Amino acid sequence: MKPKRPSIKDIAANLNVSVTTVSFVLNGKGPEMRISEEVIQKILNYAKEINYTPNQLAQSLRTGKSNVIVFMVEDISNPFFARLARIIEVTAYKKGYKVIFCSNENDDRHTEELLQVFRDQKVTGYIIIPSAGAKKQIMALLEEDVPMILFDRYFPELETNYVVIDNENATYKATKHLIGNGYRNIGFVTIASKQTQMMDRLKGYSKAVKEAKFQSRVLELPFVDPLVGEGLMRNFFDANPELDAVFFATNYLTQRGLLVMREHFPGKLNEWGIMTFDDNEFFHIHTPSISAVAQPLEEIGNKLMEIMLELLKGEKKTVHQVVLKAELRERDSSRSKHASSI
Amino acid sequence: MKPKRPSIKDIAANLNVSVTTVSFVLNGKGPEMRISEEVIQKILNYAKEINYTPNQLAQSLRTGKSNVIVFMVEDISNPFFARLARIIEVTAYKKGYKVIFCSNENDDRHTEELLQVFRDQKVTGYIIIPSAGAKKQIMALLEEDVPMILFDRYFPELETNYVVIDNENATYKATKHLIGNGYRNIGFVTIASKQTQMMDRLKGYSKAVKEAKFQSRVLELPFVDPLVGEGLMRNFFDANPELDAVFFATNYLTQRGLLVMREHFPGKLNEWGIMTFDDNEFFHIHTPSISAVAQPLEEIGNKLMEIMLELLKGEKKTVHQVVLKAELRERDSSRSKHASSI
DNA sequence: CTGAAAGCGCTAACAC
DNA sequence: GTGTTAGCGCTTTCAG
Repeated sequence: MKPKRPSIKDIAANLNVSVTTVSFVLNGKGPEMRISEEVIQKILNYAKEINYTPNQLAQSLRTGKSNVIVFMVEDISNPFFARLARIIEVTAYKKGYKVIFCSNENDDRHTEELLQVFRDQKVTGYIIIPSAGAKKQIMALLEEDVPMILFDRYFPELETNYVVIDNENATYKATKHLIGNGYRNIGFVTIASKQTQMMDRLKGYSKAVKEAKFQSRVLELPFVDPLVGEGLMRNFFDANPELDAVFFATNYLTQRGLLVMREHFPGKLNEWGIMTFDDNEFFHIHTPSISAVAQPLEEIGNKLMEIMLELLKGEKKTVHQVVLKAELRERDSSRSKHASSI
Repeated sequence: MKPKRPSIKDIAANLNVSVTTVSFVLNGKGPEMRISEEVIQKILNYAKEINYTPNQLAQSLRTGKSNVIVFMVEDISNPFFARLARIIEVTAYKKGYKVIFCSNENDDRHTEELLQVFRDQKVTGYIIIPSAGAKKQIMALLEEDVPMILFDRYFPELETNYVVIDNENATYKATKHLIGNGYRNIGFVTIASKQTQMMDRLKGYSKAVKEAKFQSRVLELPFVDPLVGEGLMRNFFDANPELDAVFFATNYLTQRGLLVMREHFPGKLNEWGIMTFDDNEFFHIHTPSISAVAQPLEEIGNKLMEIMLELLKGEKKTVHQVVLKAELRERDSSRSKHASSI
């Protein structure tokens, strides 16, 4: 029933060779160690026959590498991260790595606790969305010299690998697009955060608005209960009756915002220009369909794994800092509604 | 820089006790082994002082348990699974377990490969959405007597733990709801699958339709490329002009279906009754808002972990088979549009 | 070319 | 009450 899985020792015993030989052969060091072709074949065949697989635990304990990659995001249930997770997962498994996902809830303490759990646990590599105040923990990892890539955001003062998108430029362009379509009172709904990606998005918006000599109208939501956020958005819309467009700085804000509009300002849905950062299929089928700045998910995922695999080889020590472009997807919500004003 | 993390041996050396004593104390067996209170405190304090954490790898190698729970779903990027993953994750980490997520793409070979990877890897427990033909692999796991819970679907012939919802009844009620609101030609869009959850949903629909003496109109999509699916849906809608409602059997079908309707039958969006299985926030903000059969995510997640923790304690051998109720969320898309026909 | 043996960090019989 | 010790399965140095 439980035949106990074969170990390297069993192979050695059955084949009348030593475990060393078996180990060498199985690790492909046969030729290097000048083990006879005959023995190599014998071992390989037998291993295949009994369907031998090494005990990774023991292997890890011995080598100090666990073949586990940690993928830490804010919240794995956010579709953006879930989709990315999927891409990472596929590549990683293909290369023999396992992926552990975890959500840090954008909370520093949580980040620290999680890293503490993985720390010295011989986790092989980290792909991390750092929470705002996680600089210290990231520095600690840096010092340990373990493969690590940040993404979505980064710490400009730190020499880390990262993959991000050009948030400022993407937001700038999207705002210009709204302006070009005749909107002049564009509200920007974001979260109060010092993180690079949010700062950059705000910068892009501000720049475009300033250039057009329009007034900047920003709502910075504290990172709180969604319901509170909804109330604040409602107040914001009420307090700024002259708004003719809104730009939501991230997907869950859009989701919340659309809900608020639907319930309290239904007329505005088709009247205002609407733009969102982070795309997904539902924005496409929403009425009106929502124009979006779409992050190149596949590209981000591939790039992350490409860098990770590179780091895992442990060769070169160059720092990889990649900035990808986002794509503006124009849909109904940002079309010109002022035919005369173009 | 890399002070090398302290081992149990270091503690023993520094405190002039043996590793056994340390091991016992650290594992809470101090009292049981009648080790002096004084020594216990000394060890505990020192361990805390140097911030000792056990090397899980070694621990696992020795005990044969890895504290890793595998959570295998069809596709982690499906919001339903991602949300569930989040719930599982929180509970598991709290209890000192790590969670490895993976997607089997609803493919038997993939399921087998993944299980092969985890097999004998001392994975502590499995929470699995089995692909249709994975019965053999599930049986193998059953024989190994390792903690395992299926969910979303199960194999009626197998004595496994599972957590599912009452698909048939939920679909039956939702269909009745449509009928009650005056719809008489209700199409049912599902995927061709012998899996319990899909069969049950179809059953519920058929039962309700039959009782009302209406004609059953079912489209079974092969599990293929989404684009092909869209084409088939379009044909189905074209071929059944008398339809006045559609019931989509799972969330991604709804998503596809709404897209098809939007692009090719925009008038029907507000004319037809629409019902979906699996809710999410976007169905709420869609126009019209989509009525949905919502699975109780929190409850499912909590139940799964509750059972898992029970199994991990390894005490009782009762089989847990839990069937939860789904909730019908009535929204605009299924309201009566035939005021006269009620 | 191959084998013996040490040891990764931990647990748990078994001794004393 | 506490210490000694034999492994868990694997890698790798060192000796032949």
